[in-house]
Amino acid sequence: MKNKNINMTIYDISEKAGVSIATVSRVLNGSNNVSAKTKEKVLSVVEEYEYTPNLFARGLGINSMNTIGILCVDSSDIFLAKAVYYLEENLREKGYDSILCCSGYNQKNREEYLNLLISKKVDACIMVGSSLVGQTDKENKYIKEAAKKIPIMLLNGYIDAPNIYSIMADDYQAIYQVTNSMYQSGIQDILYYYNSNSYSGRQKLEGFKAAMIANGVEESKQNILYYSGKSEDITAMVAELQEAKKKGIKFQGVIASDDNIALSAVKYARNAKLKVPEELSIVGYNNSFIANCCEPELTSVDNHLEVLCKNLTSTLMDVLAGEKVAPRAVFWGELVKRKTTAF
Amino acid sequence: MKNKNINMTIYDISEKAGVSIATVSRVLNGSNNVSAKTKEKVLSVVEEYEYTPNLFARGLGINSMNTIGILCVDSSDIFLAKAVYYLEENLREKGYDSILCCSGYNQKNREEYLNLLISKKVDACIMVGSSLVGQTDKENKYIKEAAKKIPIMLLNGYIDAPNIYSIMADDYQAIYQVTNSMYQSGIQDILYYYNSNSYSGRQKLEGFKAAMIANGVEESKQNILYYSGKSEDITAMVAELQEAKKKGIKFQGVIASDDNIALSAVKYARNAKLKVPEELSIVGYNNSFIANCCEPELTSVDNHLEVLCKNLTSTLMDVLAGEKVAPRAVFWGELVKRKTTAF
DNA sequence: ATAATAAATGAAAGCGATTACAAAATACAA
DNA sequence: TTGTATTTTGTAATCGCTTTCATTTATTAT
Repeated sequence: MKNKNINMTIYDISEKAGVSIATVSRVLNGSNNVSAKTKEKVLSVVEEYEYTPNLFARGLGINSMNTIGILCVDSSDIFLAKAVYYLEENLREKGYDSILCCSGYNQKNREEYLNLLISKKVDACIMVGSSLVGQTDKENKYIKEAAKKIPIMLLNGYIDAPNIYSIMADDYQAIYQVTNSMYQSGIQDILYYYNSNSYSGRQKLEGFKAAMIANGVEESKQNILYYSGKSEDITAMVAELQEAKKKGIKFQGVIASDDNIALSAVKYARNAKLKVPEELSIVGYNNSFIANCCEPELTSVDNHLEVLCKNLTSTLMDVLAGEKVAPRAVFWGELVKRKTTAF
Repeated sequence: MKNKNINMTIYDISEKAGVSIATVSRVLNGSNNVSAKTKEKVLSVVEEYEYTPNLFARGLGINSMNTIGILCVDSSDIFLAKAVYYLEENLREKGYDSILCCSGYNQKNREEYLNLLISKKVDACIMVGSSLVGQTDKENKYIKEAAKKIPIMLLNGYIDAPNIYSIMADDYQAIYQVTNSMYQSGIQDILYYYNSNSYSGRQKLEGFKAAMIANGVEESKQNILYYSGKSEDITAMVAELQEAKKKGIKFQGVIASDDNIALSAVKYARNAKLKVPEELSIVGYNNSFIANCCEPELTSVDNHLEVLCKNLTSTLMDVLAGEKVAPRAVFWGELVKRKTTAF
């Protein structure tokens, strides 16, 4: 009754089962050199006393927690939370547990938390949120340093160093295609509205620029607006758009770096009494549930997060199994057309 | 260069510092019976070799990970994700790490994951998401069982059993007040639209019923609509409302059990060409960022999640310190008025 | 039946920390 | 100076498991 298992040790089990602790250990770890009879007896005793091995003692022996660390910038971000959710699920399926750490947008915390995870003896670390990956070598040094100890998986980020593996959506390509389609459909005054300088963010921006240039609009004539406030403050985003308009920037199309930004464009249009999509076309990114919520419903890029996460997990398993693995895999996304675009 | 610290043990440090391992251990654990000189010497060696103690060995001795388990129904739910975020932050401040497990809405998983956390040697477990708490004793047995081993903290749930502590918003009170205010303002045909049978969900529903009864509307004449689909599928929620209307249910006010549901009411109004709030008043719950996104902006109940989480953490610290602690604390929320109500 | 081989089991040595207890060093008092 | 009290340090047992190696038992071939 009173937490039998909590104080049970392998010695107790071995005694009850009438075998040595080595045999018990073998049974529990699935060694095949145990006779069926013995195995059964041991298991029944284990069952009866609800015995669970002590993690620490186990770890001391094999030096692994069977646990993957997940370092996430901000788990209250819809997109990232979803990623964490998928990853946890996939890892569990593979028999791994996960520890989540949320660093916030602060370089010092990142380093600290990554080291924390390592000190917790995680077998690998997944970094979720491309803003974890900096632009300079110096910013990324802590990641490379960590990679000397355990494999690092980057979701939507890339660093060229040993033991670091990247699984990413082709954000460049996605925005390039969207921009191109919009332009070709006749909407030539396009505003690219973004709010992140993360790795993905930079990819998207480059995609936009390249597509515009491919259509003959040189960089100096491109409309690009950067929003630096909080990602939930839609009102502030709208204000920025109005400001831009006042300054004389013209646009019949807005391509946004995420759905929140796109939502602000929808609100802007409503305030300005612009018909969507007739007078203003809007494309979001991430295809989050917001896309379905807003009015009219938002056309948005879906980068197949679930697929990315599944792939990341299986790649990680390969890495842990010691197999050779490509350091980088890129997956294409897809434009989900709804009511804010007509092309 | 090559991961000095990874193989360093307390023995190495003791040797380099010219003291015994016991002394090193004392220094690292802040025992005061060490001379300043020795302490300094040891610390400098520790520093130099970037030594970090082995978690497993340490755990074997003290049998604690200094870690709190967080069991969350669904970390991709905006509200819950925010809770997890606050909790992690607060715990970190107190010197604790956290392991997050997302069980999904499945009873078997819950049990499994809770046990997993315990087997990972967490010092306590926080259960986030009131749908983790069932209605029947049988459903909650696994929690009570777990509470025999470690303290269990419930965020927005209540179970009367030893070693289980509840921190909750007064959902009953909040909905009661809102309903009452709406009714008193002259809107007497109120629809309560909800989507969850969780502990909180039941509290809210009761609050609505009680307020209506207090205003002379007996239960059989109350309008209550339950949505059983996915919490992100706004379109389906709208359809339910239209269905209800068709069936002849009249309402000039909608009180929703969360902001998503409320959002669907806003969409419903737009489709039905009803002016908000003139012809239809709408109140949401949670005051999530959605409230600011939708058009018109949503009046919503804010239950001060941040305060709840802060309080939960400090209560937990008290519990872990062995202090007597009230098994239940209830906090009042607040109605944040925006554009979907006029009262 | 016997030798050779394979399978099953057990004894014991770690893994790297904590901590009770003993011993040594230092401080203080008479 | 000597004895006592106090602080500092070290020795060694312990935590509960994994795993190597030696030993015993079962299986197969001759």
